[in-house]
Amino acid sequence: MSEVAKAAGVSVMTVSNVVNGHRYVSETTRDRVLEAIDRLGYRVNVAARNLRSGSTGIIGLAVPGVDAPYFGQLAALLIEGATRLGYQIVVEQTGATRESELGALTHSRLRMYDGLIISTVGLGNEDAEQLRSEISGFPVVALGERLSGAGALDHVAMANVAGALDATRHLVERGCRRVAVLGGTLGPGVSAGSLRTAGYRSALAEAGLPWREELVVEREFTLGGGAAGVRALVAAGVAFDGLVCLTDTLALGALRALADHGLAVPDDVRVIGFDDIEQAAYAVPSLSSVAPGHSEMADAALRMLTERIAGRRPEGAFEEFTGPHRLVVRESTGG
Amino acid sequence: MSEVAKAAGVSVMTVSNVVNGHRYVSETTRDRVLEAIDRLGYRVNVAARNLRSGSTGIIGLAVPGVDAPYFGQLAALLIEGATRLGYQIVVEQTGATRESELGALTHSRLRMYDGLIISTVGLGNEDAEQLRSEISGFPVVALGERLSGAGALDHVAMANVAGALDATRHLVERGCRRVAVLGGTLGPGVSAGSLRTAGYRSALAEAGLPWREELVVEREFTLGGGAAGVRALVAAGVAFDGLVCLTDTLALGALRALADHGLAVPDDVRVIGFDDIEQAAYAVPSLSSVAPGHSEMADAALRMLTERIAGRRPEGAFEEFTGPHRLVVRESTGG
DNA sequence: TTGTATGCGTTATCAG
DNA sequence: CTGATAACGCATACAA
Repeated sequence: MSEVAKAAGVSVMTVSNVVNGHRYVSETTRDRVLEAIDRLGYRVNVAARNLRSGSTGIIGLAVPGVDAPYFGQLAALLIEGATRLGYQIVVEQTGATRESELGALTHSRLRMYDGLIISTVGLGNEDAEQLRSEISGFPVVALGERLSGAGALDHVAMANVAGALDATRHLVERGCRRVAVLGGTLGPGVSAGSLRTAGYRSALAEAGLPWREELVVEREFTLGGGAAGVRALVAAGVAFDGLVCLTDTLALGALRALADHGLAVPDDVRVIGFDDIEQAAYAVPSLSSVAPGHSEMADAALRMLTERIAGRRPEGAFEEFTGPHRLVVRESTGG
Repeated sequence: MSEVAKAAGVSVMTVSNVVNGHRYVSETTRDRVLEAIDRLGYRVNVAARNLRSGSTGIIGLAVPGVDAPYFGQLAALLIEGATRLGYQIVVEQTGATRESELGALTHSRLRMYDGLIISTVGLGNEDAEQLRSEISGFPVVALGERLSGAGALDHVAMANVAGALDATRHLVERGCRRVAVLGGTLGPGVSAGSLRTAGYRSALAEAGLPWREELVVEREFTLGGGAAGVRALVAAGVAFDGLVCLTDTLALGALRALADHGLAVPDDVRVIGFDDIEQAAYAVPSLSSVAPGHSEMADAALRMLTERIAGRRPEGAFEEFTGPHRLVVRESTGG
């Protein structure tokens, strides 16, 4: 910068003013400086600017992995939105382990992100105390269910209970009487799995159908998990005519395994997923799903985070947002 | 840091030495400093360190979008590898336009990444001149085909021609005589599409089958593109008994449309994709594909980039790597 | 409208 | 083994 200043016959301060588009720079000076900048190929040194300003313009995004379609699509929305807001996004993959999620949290401050959006799977509200101390004033938005904010974080959620309830109710309305839940959980705790399982359970109760443990298949939210879940159900000789899959990925795996077992969808078994990832519409049969308002969630997360970064939100007050959900009916539940 | 130094009764330099694990610090001093660091909750300021060191530890990754499974899975591998190497990755989404790809290139130096991995779609070798000036010494690795390096970039490629040739040959061996290519291109130029089309063409020639323009369906590499391509083929009354899809995403869209038209896979039409994304194995029918050695490509790209960042490669000499490919046969081509 | 002085937090250098 | 000093490149406050 000093070289530019010398070349243009001005002070470094004037160069700085030109670079940052400040007022009070005469046309002629500006032109002279710009010409020099151009000629010398000068670029601002972001590290120095960061040091000076105390901010980096970088938001961290911690997710299990961008290879999972759900997170890939979410990350795409967040990156796009962040770019529009003048931020960049560093993606950290946690692999869904509690340790690395905590690591990301710590890391986020070490690395000097301006803020962090974290979608936890391993880390839950039981870790709230540790989180609070780990974060202490640092802008963090929790995305998803495991961290429900617990009054210490801004939180973007989706309509897990209502969505799963709608999905299950939809199957029941189509005549299913033995509806299994793939990815469901019997355990306690707050997670996407347990909340959606609760929604499933409510729908059964509402319809006067019994809750049967044998219809709850606990699996990881992966293609392999979905396929294995169906195989297990069949192997155990459990009869079912409906399948609520807690994610679309799980559902796509299930469709595959159902085909392997010669079970027709939707004739023998009606299947519905959750997330409405793009692939759902192109599956064979196309997959009914619950669309959780991805873009609204991404927008909300970015808004909350940038407001907090800007200090526009009071330290103690935390916001909660739940995406609007919508049932999307396709072939897998009979169109 | 100065506060820590004061608290520990040493100089900032000693604190720095402790933080960076330098030798020549006595046990007792180290312990005292660490204790103070802990007590005061001190964290190194990365911006200052960056300013001092002239590097940021950040690698830019420019891809069309991480919502496309192929790029999502690639990004996941790169992020994981980069993390292992002590780098972080900022993801820039270009949306596959030439302008934003150029923008990413410019941006990469403005933002002070240590290097950039770029997978271009719009930008091609015809832009080589502009690229050269844009980059000029900055560490960049081109991933994919459009930028073949042109002797000015390190380049990680995949076996496009050989892979497509193997895929097409496989269909022919299974008895297909009218093999269409979905996503193929008639135009000139170097791109994944044109290279794979060339491979397809070679295989036809090798088998003594005629090259027919009507069997070349030019489409975007999306689910929608795949479905639309098949619809167009059927609508035009073009007979085909084999379908080489230039990406798996295209193939999954095609499978969907084939089902819509009542065409059985593999009985009426055999289908093969390219990329071997995870979903291929779980499609109904499961999708044969060409696995292009994703992880080897990711490793190679990171190795090349980090070596160049470290200045371990001569300025003028550029490296070329082609991933090992492998045909993966599944149901869609008859198992 | 432009320039001067100063400090952001680190670390390399070199003296002690 | 430890410490004083300078410098990385920029932008704020203030003076001219």
